[in-house]
Amino acid sequence: MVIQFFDTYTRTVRPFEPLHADEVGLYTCGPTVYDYAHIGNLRTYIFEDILRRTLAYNGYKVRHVMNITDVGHLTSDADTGEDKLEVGSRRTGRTAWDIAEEYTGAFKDDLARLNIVEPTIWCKATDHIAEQIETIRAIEANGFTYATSDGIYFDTSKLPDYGYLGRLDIEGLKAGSRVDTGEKRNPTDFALWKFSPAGSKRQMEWDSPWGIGFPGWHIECSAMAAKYLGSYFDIHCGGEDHITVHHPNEIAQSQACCNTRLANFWMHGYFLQLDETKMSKSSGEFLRLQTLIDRGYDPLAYRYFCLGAVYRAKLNFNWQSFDGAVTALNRLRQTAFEWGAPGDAVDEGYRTRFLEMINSDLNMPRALALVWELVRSDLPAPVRKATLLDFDRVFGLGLTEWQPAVQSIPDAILALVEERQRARAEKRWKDADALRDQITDAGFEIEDSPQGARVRAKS
RNA sequence: GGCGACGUGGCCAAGUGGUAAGGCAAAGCUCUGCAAAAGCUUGAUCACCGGUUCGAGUCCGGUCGUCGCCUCCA
Repeated sequence: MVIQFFDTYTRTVRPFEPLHADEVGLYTCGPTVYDYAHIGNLRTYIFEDILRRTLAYNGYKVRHVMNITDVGHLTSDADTGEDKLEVGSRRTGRTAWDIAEEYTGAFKDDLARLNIVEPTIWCKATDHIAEQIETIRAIEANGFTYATSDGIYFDTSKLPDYGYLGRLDIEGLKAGSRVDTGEKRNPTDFALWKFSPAGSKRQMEWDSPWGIGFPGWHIECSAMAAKYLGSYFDIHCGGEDHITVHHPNEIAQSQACCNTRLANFWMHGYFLQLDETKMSKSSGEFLRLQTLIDRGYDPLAYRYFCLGAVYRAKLNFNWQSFDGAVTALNRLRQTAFEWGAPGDAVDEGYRTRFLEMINSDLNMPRALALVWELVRSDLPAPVRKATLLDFDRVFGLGLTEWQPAVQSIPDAILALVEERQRARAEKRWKDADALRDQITDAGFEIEDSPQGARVRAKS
């Protein structure tokens, strides 16, 4: 079946065809590890995971590369700010290397808790300094660089179609620029290599043909993507914020050194908004996945929440709608659990419709609606179960593993339950209701059924 | 100031020009000693105005509003 993805480069939905028959090359921009990820960041990684799982569901092998930016990402893209890792180091009194390691670990934990499949290859910027230097040399040899007092820069005016991905209005940028461009020749020029400040030693710095310093932020992606996937591969992903700066710069670098636009498809995840405002690390509420967990939420509820919207539109987060996702996921889990063991065969009709939906640019809301239709269908439970578990290869909600939590109910509560059962048997309704109130006040829920009373801790 | 996106029932959110998916919440009903849980049922003409069309949420123009990028950002 044809897979259609929206490609930011052409701004069209177009059929996806792998460049190589055997394997799809996928590069996803990873985190800068100077702080924890917030749930807005994680939305993008969930989108990329759905993309990867969709490719796999269609039978493709995927070679997935994700970078860890542990050096070079400045606090300002004007190339005048500080390295984020160095700032974090000063803030905490620990080394930049320690900080990078800690936040890398925290990031990987978050991915695991969201059931995000690990990349085939992780790559750290600091492990690939030589490759980055080589890439810069190639760009330099082709005449796209110039030096200033603080570094080696890419001259974007040498590329007639610089910024095409972002549909940048170069003249408009010049006119409306609010940033001092310093020694840069054009506002869109960017650093390939930055010199260590004279007289001070950075924690992270390397020798290079141009002097001691560190690589610019954009070069790592071009260099590492080319190393692991080749200079032209299938799909490159990132957040929507990369459409206008980071990705055009990656493309420029690849054009300058390899004469390719790096990737056949460019796909971008859109922001999570908090009460109609962007969630950011510098201002506003900073919700981490751990924050949700601390409030008693299952991290996979956040994954379900994200599946409720298409990746290519902003998604508004508030507690009312998030609680809705929590309830929906729990109902789905409980229902599926009660279906019992899956049968051998999935329902082909549902499977075909499912495939159509995920292959239409990852329309997960539609796919989820199909799940609820399946839940209400009159197919035999084993077929429904097998079909749902098959879909979950893409949803990644862990429905195969899920089972109701085994809860230990305190003996005191069990005694109250028993007493209530006696009262009910003797039709002492007032006593029974009083006992139920006692149990409820203690934080437990009671459900009467033909098989007897069930107790569980209130969620 | 420059550029761009969006505005669908209480909340979140799909939607290929042909008479509005789904989830949550709410209400009613069934079940229940009463509840809970579960099941069933019930709501929207798509910000506003004008235009194109046999027909527009879906295309064009305008108004209002919100948001994003141009500062760090997924």
